[in-house]
Amino acid sequence: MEKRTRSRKGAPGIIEVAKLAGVSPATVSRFYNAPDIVKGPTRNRIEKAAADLGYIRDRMAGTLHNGFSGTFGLIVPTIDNAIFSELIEAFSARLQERDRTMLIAAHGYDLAMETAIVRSLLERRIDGIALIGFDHEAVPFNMLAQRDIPVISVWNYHKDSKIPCIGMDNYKAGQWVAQHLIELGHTDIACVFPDTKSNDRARDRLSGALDTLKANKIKMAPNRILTCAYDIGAAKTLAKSVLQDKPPSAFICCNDVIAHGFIYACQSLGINVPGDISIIGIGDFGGSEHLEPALTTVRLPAKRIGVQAADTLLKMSDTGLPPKQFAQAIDLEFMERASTRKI
Amino acid sequence: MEKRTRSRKGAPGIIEVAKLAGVSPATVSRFYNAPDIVKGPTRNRIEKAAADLGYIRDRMAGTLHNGFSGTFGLIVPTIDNAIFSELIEAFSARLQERDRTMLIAAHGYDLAMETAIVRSLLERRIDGIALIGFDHEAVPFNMLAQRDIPVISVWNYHKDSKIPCIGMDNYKAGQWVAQHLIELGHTDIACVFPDTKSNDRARDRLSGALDTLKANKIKMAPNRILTCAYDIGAAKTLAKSVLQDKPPSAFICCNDVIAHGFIYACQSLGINVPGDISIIGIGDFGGSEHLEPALTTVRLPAKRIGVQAADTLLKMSDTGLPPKQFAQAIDLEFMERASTRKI
DNA sequence: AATAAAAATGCAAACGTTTTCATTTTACTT
DNA sequence: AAGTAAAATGAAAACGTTTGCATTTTTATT
Repeated sequence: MEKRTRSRKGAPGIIEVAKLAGVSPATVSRFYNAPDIVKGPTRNRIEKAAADLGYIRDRMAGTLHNGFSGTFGLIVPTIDNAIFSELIEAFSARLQERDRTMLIAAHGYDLAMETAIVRSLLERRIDGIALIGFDHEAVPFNMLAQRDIPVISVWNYHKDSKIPCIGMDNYKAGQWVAQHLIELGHTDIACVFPDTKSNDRARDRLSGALDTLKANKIKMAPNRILTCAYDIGAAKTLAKSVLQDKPPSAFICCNDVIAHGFIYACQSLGINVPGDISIIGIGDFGGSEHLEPALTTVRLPAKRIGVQAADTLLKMSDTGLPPKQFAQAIDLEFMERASTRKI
Repeated sequence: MEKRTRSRKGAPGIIEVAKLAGVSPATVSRFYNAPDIVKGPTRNRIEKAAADLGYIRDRMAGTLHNGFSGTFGLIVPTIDNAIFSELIEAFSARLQERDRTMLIAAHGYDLAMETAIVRSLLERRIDGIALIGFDHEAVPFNMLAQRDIPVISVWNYHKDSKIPCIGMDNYKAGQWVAQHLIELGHTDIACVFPDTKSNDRARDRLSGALDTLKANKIKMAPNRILTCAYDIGAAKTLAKSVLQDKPPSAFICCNDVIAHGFIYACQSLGINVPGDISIIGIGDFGGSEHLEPALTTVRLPAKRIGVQAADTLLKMSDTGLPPKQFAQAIDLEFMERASTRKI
């Protein structure tokens, strides 16, 4: 494949607009970047010229000059999954409102891939970037720091995070779900979690749950900690096998996706939820509320996080300063619904 | 807020790399763009210099010169919804493999907003763009044509589409679901569809279903065509009210999201599916297979479409030519499962 | 060993803006 | 009406690459 070079073809540039409007290119540029500085008739002439010509400014050319692209990056473990889609949409919509755009990519829970993606985004000159959680390689941070590009961690919250973060307290979410089951009188409880190796959110939830259980003197056999990917099918399959043989009275699912799978499995086996088994999730994804039985879970305010992440990054980029509130906690909400009950 | 200008700070440019490697900037540039043209020792010196300096190329500067940004746009109605997430992920992943990135935005089924987004992406210099379906304003196409930017329509398929398209035959999907219910002996059937005003996919499905019903002499009272947004909660609420009063024996749901809502509603009311009511969807989204009862639906190969869309756009951008196969149909697959039964 | 052809490299002019600095125009004082 | 301050505009030099053309180096040929 030989190299093509795109000719500008029919697309007019700022110079054509300036010529037609009878002003200098500088003035046209100002018309866009500092609208209030160009006055009355000049203003109108430019507006008309641009419209007549169908001019669309080339922000890249500007970027080259002043270093700001108006594009922000968001790197998530996965797009195709209820988990982050609300976050993505909110983040994107907020940027759109502020006349910026979003570059997004998924790394599939592979941190080396994440590093590669950061690099690739940097090549495209982003004004800031949001990463999920705290588990990352060191390299991307060096690259970002050298270029003074704002980074924030999103989705998880730690009081003394090293980088600005906006998220919820996943440890607390874990405590809550465990606490809830304990209060309902459950003593034989199983936990279903994904591999927590490079997933601090899951790890924190699990710690929260386990610590709470231990604090309440609830003993757990090692085989009561199950590993399961965030996948309905996998969860359903796992559940079916676990439910065959002396199942616990309650399951703590690391997130709603797993919980959905477990509920479907119960329905499939004719096990009554919450009659025979209680199931609790974390996330409150779309649909959890409408499931039958409606899922007891912890609501993670993904929209709020998305909006706040965008705003924070925008401000960091504008001021060049870290946010005044370094670690921002977004409140969780416990959603007691129909999938758990007193024993 | 006063203007900031980002100083390049610690970030080295191609010139620094060249200096350190003892070659000209042109050679460094070639090292990246035509790796095979720069040889042995030179090659190694550049590689080392770049690594030592932590050099990251600035693709924007290059774009300015040759017109290619390596970024492609994807505009969808909504991100936060099972419908398009698989497509988005596949499209993005494919571009990533080819060292490109994706700019994505959602217009919320608002075509004027879509036009604004296209403009905004154009300002960022994309190499190509994919839009969902065939319902669009004329403006974006003019802007794209003037600049000779490849566009494709994705998700829907029409034999003689005016622009290159990759998608499935939604009309056929509509026929299939209707046909299936007819074969099972249903005669009182309701359709649950979103507003089809600016949604050609839904419109085509509805036409397919209605035409098939009519061709089989099945009469439908006007109140058997229900309107419902793609939202589980809305669908469940609607279903609950409809199911109270002489419900039909089967529901055709425009997509699986609506079907999920209907199934939950039935469970909630103690109505047996498929015993009392048959429910069929379109989409085969994640989870439909695992629902209880598993949802009978039509699989839309979102992943295949995403990959093929990326490949097609890439080729169009590389060659400057329309794809040899102008309209690409992706086969549907009928998934007969447990939510429908013979009457 | 000399010559021709091919391969690798360097030079410098783009690419389309933004922005500093200088200049012109306008608005305000008295 | 003159003078001054403020506002609007223009000229030209960046921004960090890529690439056509020219030059140098290497390789192949005789």
